[in-house]
Amino acid sequence: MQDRYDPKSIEPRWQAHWASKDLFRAGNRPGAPKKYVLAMLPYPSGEMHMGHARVYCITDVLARYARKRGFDVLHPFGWDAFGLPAENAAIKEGVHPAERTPRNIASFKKDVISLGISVDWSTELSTSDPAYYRWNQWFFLRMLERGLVYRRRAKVNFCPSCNTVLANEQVEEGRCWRCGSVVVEREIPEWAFRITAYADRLLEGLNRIDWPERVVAMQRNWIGRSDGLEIDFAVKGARRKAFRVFTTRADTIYGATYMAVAPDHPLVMELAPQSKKAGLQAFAEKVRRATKEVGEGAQAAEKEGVDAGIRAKNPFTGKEIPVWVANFVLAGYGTGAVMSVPAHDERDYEFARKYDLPIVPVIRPGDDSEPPKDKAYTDYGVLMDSGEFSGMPSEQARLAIAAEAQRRGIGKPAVNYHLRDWGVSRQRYWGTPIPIVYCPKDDPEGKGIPVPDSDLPVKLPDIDVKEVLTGMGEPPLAKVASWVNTECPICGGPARREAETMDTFVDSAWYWARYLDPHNDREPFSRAQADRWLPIDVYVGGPEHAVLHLLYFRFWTKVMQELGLCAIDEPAQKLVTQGIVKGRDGEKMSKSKGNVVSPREIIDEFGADTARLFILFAAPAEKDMDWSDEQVQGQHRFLGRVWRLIQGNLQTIEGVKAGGPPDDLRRRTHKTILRVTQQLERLQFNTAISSLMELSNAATDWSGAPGSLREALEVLVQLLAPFAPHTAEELWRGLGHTEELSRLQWPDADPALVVDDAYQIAVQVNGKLRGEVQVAASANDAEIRDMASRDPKVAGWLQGKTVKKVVVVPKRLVNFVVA
RNA sequence: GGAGCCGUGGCGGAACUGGUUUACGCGGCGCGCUUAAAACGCGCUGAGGGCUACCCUCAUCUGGGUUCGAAUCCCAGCGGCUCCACCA
Repeated sequence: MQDRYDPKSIEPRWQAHWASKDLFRAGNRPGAPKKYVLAMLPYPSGEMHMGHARVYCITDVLARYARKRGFDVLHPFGWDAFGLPAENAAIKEGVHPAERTPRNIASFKKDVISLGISVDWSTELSTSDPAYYRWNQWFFLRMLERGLVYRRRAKVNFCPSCNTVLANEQVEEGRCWRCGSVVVEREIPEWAFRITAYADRLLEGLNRIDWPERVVAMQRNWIGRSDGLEIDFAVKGARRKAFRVFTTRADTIYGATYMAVAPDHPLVMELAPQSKKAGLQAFAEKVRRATKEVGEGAQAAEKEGVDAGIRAKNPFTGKEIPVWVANFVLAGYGTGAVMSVPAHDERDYEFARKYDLPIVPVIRPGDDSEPPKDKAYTDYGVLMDSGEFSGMPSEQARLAIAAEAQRRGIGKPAVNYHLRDWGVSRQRYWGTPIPIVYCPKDDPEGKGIPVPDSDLPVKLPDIDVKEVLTGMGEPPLAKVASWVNTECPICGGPARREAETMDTFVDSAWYWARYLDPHNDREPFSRAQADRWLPIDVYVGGPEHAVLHLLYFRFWTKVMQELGLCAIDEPAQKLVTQGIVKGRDGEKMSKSKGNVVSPREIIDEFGADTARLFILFAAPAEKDMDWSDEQVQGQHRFLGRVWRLIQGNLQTIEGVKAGGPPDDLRRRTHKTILRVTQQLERLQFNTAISSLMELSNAATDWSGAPGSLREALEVLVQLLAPFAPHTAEELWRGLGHTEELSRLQWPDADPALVVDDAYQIAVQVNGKLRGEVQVAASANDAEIRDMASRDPKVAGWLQGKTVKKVVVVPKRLVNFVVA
């Protein structure tokens, strides 16, 4: 064993050793219970960054620990290889994505290995591989058969200067990210997944999984179910014409004094008087431009509207009310029309004040207090001036009014969701081709003809990058004549391929299932493998995917279950969302701020084990952590201390058997086993490492039996193994063992050594700490009370007082309540 | 505006289910080793005070409450972070 702790000489050697023995292969313990530990699929940029390192440290500790607990562990890896960055780089630099991506993967993979992550590389997959994405196409066709994917006309972002459609992410404050032109809305056809059909199942499933509360809350909000009533407001002077509105507050309907409808509501132009039409058109145009120019995330615009000149009838009061066109009514939500109740809705109130529309209160607070005069009263209460419903509480009135509407045939209960269908068409090259063909003869309406399964995969054509990836014009694939022109699968005549590709979130929706069976060329994965390994036991990744990937992959799983591919309908039992790693300045790491620290630097300077310990020790897994060079050195010092501790005691423990009669160190050792085990089960890595430090400190101070010391050192190394595997392997060898530590079972705590025969317990008088006494574990309450009261310090506080009550908490404290 | 999370030393953070607040690490101070420095080792380190080998008072954002006992539970407020945002 070397004198000095030198990770550079240790780490690559053990990495090579593990690989040569294939120690991390899943499936080599067929009878054992399984554990599927997964880190979110990375996009292969050229270098691993700290956020990645953090995820892999977490999954690796879990994977290494689970193997030691006898589980058959699946800890796979792969690459989210399709996507915008590679294509944009290609547009800029002319390098084909298919050329750059493998280079990036190789470099990233090197980093993962040098961090000592125990991956089963036989699972490795890349989503840009036709052997993978053919199954995206296969899923697309199955979903098409079931009506789960459909073609629709939807509003998309369009840059008039680049003449191309942009993804939402490519619109920055309403402008094109590349040329800065104002983005306009355009309606073009696209393919969409019917995720909304699963809204309720997606909500329900959230109750069955162990996910962070905030992610669950975000998904609930995102799905955004609201229960209400759809009801018709008849139009005056136009028989059988009515505006249908959606409301969650049917109880306020007697206070509906006007209606507000979306500017592009189809009935507006149909029903508006001729004199108003030009003005309405102009207003609609203005709103359309404003919504785009303001962009996402900006403050809501000033509420504006125009009287459409249409009059409707409130179906409950029978009164005539005006119909306004308003910029705050969304065409895409509910029915695109609302009944406005200014007395009980803040938005309606603001609008009514601005345009001097009547405000009629119909709800009063249930506690008989006065409703506010200068703003809307939005809480539930008791109805007033509401005909037969007056006096009813809101909760009850909502239902009664809905029932009445239904009885009269003018309304029905309805549910609305915030969730929209998932538009998947992308005008991009570097993605999965959509397996659809358009034939003018067999498909004159352009609905799309599915490519037969036998023709899958529809492979991406090889291209001349400079010619095709210009970032302008039609979708890149449309320019590849030899590819886009094809035969109709029905008539064999000339046809065109769908030139758009799939959203890359399709790739990540099911990759975790492909890991089970990555080379299967007959099906996405076998049912037997699915039954063996699913669901994912622990899934680790960033919370930024809370309502993107983490929603899509739940949806996909439900579809896979319906297709009979797997038994489960929730992909991940437990989710861990790790916090971000901030730079030295406490700001989020970013290239533009120049505060990025690369794991590479740390590995080069201090070794992978130091990097791992630092990342896991600095903060609990779910919390953000600050980068600290001093703390990194602290972990390096700790490993150095352990090294010297063992190195310096080799002679003392030479030939000595671990164990011996119980003593303080042995008890400490076995309690540490118990503690670290619990902490690992609860994913408390930071405190687990503290416990190791405590054991190391105790062993350093030890001057008793060498057998106890040997045991302490061996256990310390065994417990260190999941966290700092290279150092632990080397030390294990140093202690005279020949088998790999990675194969060794987790140590068991001796139950006899984790219980103390005496405890130090706190003595309180009226809840204040006044002393401490040592009591035998066997002592009963009366004995404890007795000893405590005889303690001289405590006795002083009890002097002359009457003890009214004594609380004894076993092993912890005794509290005298005196007066 | 809505939803969620959080507030403990100089700093990162411990504290199991309400039971001795500040484990562990960092930083700081002192000492040792050294010609010297680095590295390493040892000791001290919440604040204030006293009769200073000992003891007291006060401290978990602020203010209330429940309790024998609150960092932990409840109410109100202040501050910070994240996500969604005209959702009818």
